[in-house]
Amino acid sequence: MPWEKDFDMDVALGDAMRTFWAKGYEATSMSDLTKAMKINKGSLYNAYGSKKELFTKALLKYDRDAHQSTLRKLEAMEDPLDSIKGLFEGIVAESIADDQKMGCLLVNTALELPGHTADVADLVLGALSDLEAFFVRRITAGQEKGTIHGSLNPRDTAKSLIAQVVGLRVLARGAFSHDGLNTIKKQAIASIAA
Amino acid sequence: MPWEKDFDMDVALGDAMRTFWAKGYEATSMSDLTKAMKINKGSLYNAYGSKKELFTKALLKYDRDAHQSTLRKLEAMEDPLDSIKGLFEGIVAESIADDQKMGCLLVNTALELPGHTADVADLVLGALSDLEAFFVRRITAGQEKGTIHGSLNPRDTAKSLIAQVVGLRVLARGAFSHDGLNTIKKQAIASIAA
DNA sequence: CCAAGTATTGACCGACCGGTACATACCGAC
DNA sequence: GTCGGTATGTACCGGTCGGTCAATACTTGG
Repeated sequence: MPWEKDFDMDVALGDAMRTFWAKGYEATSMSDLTKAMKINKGSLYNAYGSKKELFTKALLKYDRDAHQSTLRKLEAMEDPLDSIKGLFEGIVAESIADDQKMGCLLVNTALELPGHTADVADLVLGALSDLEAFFVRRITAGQEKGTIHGSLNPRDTAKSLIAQVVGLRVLARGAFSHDGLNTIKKQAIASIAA
Repeated sequence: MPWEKDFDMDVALGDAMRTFWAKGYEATSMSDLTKAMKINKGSLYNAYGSKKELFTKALLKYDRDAHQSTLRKLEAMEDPLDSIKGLFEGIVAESIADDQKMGCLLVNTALELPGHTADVADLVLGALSDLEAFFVRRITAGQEKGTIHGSLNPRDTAKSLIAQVVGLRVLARGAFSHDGLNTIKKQAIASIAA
């Protein structure tokens, strides 16, 4: 008896995601969103609820499609050091190619955490703890293989690398030159390579 | 013939600064500002111009009062390593005491750079380059004194430390526990101490 | 004490905000 | 073909946005 939507909810959610990503939550208006998603207001509210709910869904999509899937690919690499190298190289390459200076939606959101609801905060905390666990696993494996310094404390080093990743993504939004970003990457890798 | 303002422009600018700092540029409304500054709309526009101009002035005040003055104090320390230690310790202590999770206005702004005008961007770039120069000077001096690893490249290390400072400030806005922040600090210092 | 000139006040502006209501279009089940 | 139920398009809502303005209050120089 129902009637199928005549737009693809996931595609439109992707459009919303990119809009929030480029402009930030506060600076994005509903009319920005309806324009980007190519649907009308009524459909938007019917399909996704409020602006906040739409944002939460967009962030969740980002977490799955951009964050977690990247970590999974990196984790599949043979040399654990290459996993971590690949992460930093990917971020720098992405940043250089990103002429809109969007950065990373999770990091952008992490900075605005005080202004968001608990479910958004939980999503960000979850993403960060996934990243931390990724680093711990890869550092430990790399130490066993001998390509990562054995003297490092994996948990502490993981936290330090997170800070560097986050810093890199902030600075990539226009504050640092490409050279500067590459330097940060180089230093991060040098600090753990055996 | 004129008439002195009956509020202190710099005090009110401080109120505006703290409001932008806590809530972010976009999320701060003119009525938030008039409330915090305890002046009326007309006076605000008469004294500071537009919202953008007020923000620029507030950011400039932050740069002078919080950023540059801190660097000056730290630079006066005898042991260059203590300067850098002090910087990180100050940030962590500030973050732990900061129950409003305001972070650092310059870093908050750096992440929103694409949405700001060129003069704001220049201010942020200037502040970062001051910080970089501070690190370079202190690292070089510390290497001469022997308290900082002589094998480090001062310029590259400075950029890496900036990334860690920026990451720290982002994560301090609610994403990391106090322990996590302390770990980042500890790792940063350990990475340069001789 | 008056005139010149600035600061303050608060009403007001059009535009846009996020969100809702409702009539209409459309589909599948019977 | 009719009907139940959902999606769509759009007009509309009160509120708030950033910003303006004219009237008024005030201080100081003459």
